[in-house]
Amino acid sequence: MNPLESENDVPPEPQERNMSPQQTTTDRIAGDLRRDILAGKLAPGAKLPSEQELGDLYSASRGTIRRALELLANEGLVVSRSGIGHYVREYFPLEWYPAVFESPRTRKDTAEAGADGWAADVVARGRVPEQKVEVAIVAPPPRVAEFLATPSGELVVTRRRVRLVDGTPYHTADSYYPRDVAEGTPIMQAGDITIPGGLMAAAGHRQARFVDRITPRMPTQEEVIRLELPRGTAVAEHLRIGFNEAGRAVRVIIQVLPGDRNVIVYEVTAE
Amino acid sequence: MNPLESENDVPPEPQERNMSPQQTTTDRIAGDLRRDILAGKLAPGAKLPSEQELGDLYSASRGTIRRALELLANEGLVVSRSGIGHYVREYFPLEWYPAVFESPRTRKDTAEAGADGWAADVVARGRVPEQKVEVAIVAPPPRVAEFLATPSGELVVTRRRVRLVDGTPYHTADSYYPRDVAEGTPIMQAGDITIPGGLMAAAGHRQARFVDRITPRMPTQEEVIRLELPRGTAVAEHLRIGFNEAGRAVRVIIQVLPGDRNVIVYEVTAE
DNA sequence: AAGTGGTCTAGACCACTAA
DNA sequence: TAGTGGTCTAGACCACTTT
Repeated sequence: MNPLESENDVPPEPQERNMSPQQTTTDRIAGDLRRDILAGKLAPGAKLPSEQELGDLYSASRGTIRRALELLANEGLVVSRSGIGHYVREYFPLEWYPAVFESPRTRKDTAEAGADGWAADVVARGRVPEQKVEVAIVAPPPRVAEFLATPSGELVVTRRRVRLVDGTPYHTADSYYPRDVAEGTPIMQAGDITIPGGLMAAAGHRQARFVDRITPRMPTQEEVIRLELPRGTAVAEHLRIGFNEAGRAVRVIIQVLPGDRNVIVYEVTAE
Repeated sequence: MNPLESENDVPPEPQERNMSPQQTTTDRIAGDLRRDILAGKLAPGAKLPSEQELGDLYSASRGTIRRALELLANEGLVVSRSGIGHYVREYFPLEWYPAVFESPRTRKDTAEAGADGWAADVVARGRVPEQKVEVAIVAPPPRVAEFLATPSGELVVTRRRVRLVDGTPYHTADSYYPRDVAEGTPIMQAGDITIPGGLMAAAGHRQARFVDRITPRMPTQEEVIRLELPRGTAVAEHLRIGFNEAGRAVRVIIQVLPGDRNVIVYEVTAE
């Protein structure tokens, strides 16, 4: 049985109300495939009919078929492999606890064992974590300058990290420090370093409070490359402003988490 | 001066390494426009050249121009208005404090004033909040059933909400309650109701703890309609599992927040 | 009436993969 | 070598908005 039977074999009636614009051929094809994917009739990883076959099925030109498939790709439902075919997309999200990893309590358990909270958690799941770190002194992005209250023209220290699980990039984490906070401390060290208690403590600042700002958006082209993102992958931008006990913003971290690989988890206990 | 001068006037050299696939005409056009948008040369709200003009500029066919513009639309950088033109997309995000709105402390301040935390916050910003609520008894979505530990076949009570600011939808919030928790309580009331202390308290359950799971993704077609989303709008799915003092999961809330209208903010104080 | 975007077709050439 | 997706062109018709 063909899983692609259209539920509307009749050509769509021209609608007098153009409020809901009449369904196009592209919409109908995408709609049929979408329905079958969401219903599980086309399971994750399954191969879709070729463009040729879909064209015959719907008596549509190749351009139309490709537009329908592109629609689904942008919805994150389909990936295409050049020269091979189109496939139902699979998701492998990993949980990530941004409020927990930095708490002093968890630090005690994991950091002394020679790994940060994230890496320890990945290991606990039987996966292999890896980090690529670059350190540089740069002009801060405008938002960072604002949150750190950087005087205009002044530079900041940045640690740019890509974190990988089993060899595939899972997220980026770029930290920004005022120069007076970072210089002469282990923060300036390149490479994947682990300091018991964390980098902030090593720099003589206790991070007493932080504010997280999370927003979903489409990735920039740079992020698409850095994280090897397929079409239709939304990311969460997770911006953390860390304050020391004097109430000064001493660090901004911007993490970019692709939705196909990450779930952000917060646990909150009522007062 | 034309803001659209290509930075690579020379036709791209055919690259021998196909690792980084050679830049296509579409990429070049999209790249030029993207650069000007991100640099602010094309400001938010600005009108782009028409497809006709771009075609002449780049000596490309209309299909190619449209593909470039579609690329940018899917990145959330451009919106097109039929019969009018293409425009640089504008963003108007509103801050949203999921950990604060439900805390007993804020409840005291705002709920007694006749509004929930979200609505009160919107009013404080001089905007007009509005809620559309439907109540129904339904079969729970699989994930909800899992978190609520609903016996298979059993139904749950759902409150489906759309929250609007100044008339435009800002997010959806669908709550799910086990029937024994909801029935005979104000939870079953349709419409925009406000109970001092919150609905959970009115049902005799103190929400002692909750777990938030946030993940970015592309919206479903239903969400595109419900929230009136333009192309290229990512959403954050914010799932909250609420536990009572006995440790039982008594509510699941699924909120869908479009990234062009929302920033999720958490404030965390170190122990 | 002119301009603009929305949709569709038919045909072409390319690069890559698999039999 | 045949099949598959990736890119591009040229032309057509439509609906809508503005002049």
